[in-house]
Amino acid sequence: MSEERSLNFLEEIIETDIAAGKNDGRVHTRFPPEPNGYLHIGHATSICLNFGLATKYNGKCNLRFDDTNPVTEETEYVESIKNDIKWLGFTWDNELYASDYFDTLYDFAVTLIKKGLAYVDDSTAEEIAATKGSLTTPGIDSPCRNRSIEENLQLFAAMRDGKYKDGEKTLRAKIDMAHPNLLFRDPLMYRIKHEHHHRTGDKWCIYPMYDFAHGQSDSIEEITHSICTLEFIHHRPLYNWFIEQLGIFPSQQYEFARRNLTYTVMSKRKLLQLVNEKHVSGWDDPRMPTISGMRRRGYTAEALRQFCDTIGIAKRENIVDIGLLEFCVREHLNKTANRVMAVLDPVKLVITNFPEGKEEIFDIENNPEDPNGGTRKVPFSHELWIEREDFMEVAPKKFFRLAPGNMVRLKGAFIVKCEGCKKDDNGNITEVHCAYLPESKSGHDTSGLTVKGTIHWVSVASARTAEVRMYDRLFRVEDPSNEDGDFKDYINPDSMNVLPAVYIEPELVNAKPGDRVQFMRKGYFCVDTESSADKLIFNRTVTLKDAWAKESKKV
RNA sequence: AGUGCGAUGGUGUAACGGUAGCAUCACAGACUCUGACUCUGUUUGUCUAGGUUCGAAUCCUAGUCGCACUACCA
Repeated sequence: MSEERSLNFLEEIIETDIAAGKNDGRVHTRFPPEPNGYLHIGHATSICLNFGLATKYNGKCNLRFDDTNPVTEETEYVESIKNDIKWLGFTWDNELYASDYFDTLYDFAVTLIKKGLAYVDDSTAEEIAATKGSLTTPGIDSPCRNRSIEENLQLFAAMRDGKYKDGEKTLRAKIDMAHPNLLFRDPLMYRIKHEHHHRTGDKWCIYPMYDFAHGQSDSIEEITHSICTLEFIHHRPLYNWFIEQLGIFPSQQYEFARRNLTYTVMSKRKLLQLVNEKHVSGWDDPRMPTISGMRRRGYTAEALRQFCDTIGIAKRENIVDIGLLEFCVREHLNKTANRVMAVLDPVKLVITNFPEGKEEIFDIENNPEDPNGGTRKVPFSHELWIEREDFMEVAPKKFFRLAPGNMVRLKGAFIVKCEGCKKDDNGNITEVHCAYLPESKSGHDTSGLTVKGTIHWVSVASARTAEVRMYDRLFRVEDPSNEDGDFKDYINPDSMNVLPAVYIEPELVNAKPGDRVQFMRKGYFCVDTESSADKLIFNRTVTLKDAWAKESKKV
């Protein structure tokens, strides 16, 4: 196998480990989401990494829900997460939950108490915070720190048995209140929460902290390479400490830098705010950077995977240009989406020399990028809708579209020559008039003419209508979290522009939710999940690159 | 301030002591029945200062800058 592409730092580590025979050459990863929100594009990186590494090295990848906090976690999120992973194209080897290990974790805690390495503390949350010390000053020992093992055992059992109220007691590891790593200053292992858990119900009223569950969960599953984001780097020595004191399987953690995207926010807290405060319609609003939002918008799983692969993985801070994601989306859709014609901002085009009442049907190619894409029937008649922007009464030199005296090709039909236009009393153009050249018929062109421009059109008589939602970036600044004030102040007021009645080809009436098409010269669009036969709704996935838009802005 | 991590074109990522490459973006041109796609070309980069070496993005030293960590969240 030739390595034309260089390895990322995780692949290098894994290949070194395999070569050294570590873990008998076994590779086992895991994707460990907390079910307290929907997955976003940042998670996609982690998913592609963990599942991708397992596949590449003939290993396994578990899906494990880190569900140690019953107050924020819900089954709805579990289902959405599983759905998104499957849609992205990955299959987990085992579906597991940290809550599966609550009994084992309890026993682990007892083991540490017996070793004199954990104690029950009566301190309040405020007292614990106050005695924590600071980055430069050591903390202060809790008065409960030197309770006897017997007393700790008894108190911990009483905690489990519901003898205490929330917050009344905690179980803490007995490490070092002066440790430079703040996480070692007697970290909390268990807290009391009289809460119903989405899986264990009311069995427990004490729940392990993430730090006392995550590392051991990896260990229990014999995960060989525990991949996580950079902010957990300080936790690694603590996980290793627990693993060592417990004498259990030594999973190794490796950290990478989370991916940030321009013109959006990624933290679950902020996304939840957007949802709760109705700035968007929900977690799957097409403007959201969630997997479900992007799916609804029309992004493909292939494009997302390609994007994750393209941006790679490293340990440095980053903010990826969203244009790169859009490129990956266009690249895939260009190959796969059928072309159709839709007129978003219509003006009537009258073909003066084409008989009224006559209809001619053209077979037009569905996708020039796909030789097996087939054709579709498109009716042509005396009156057509075209884009208002495709006609100019007074046009600049480089305008290749309709202007008096200019010729253009009507896509898949005839070349027409513009004769002028009609206006209403206010000077608004109401009709554009053209004559068609019968000998220029598409596929049978004997006119010998070549024209610079080709425009799209829809026959007035047979046009159908659809609602089209034109989406743009959710924020108007590159890094909303890094601006002064609230990030919501930077929401783009034009992030969604609804066109209630766009003219579309009759062929499109059969489009089903999830179908993706290219509206020729306008962009890629996806049939929305709310769409129905009575009311078709399209979401704009992404625009096409538009060289004319740039050109026309020049002087 | 303590600890840890990091610094390569506008953005993302390679180069593991030996020609700073790839993708995107931008720009120019070719092609085009989508001003799309495709193709060709061009501009732009090793945080700073020393040192080691025939040779340094890479190794060493010092500094600068950025990020993370002081939740009974994960």
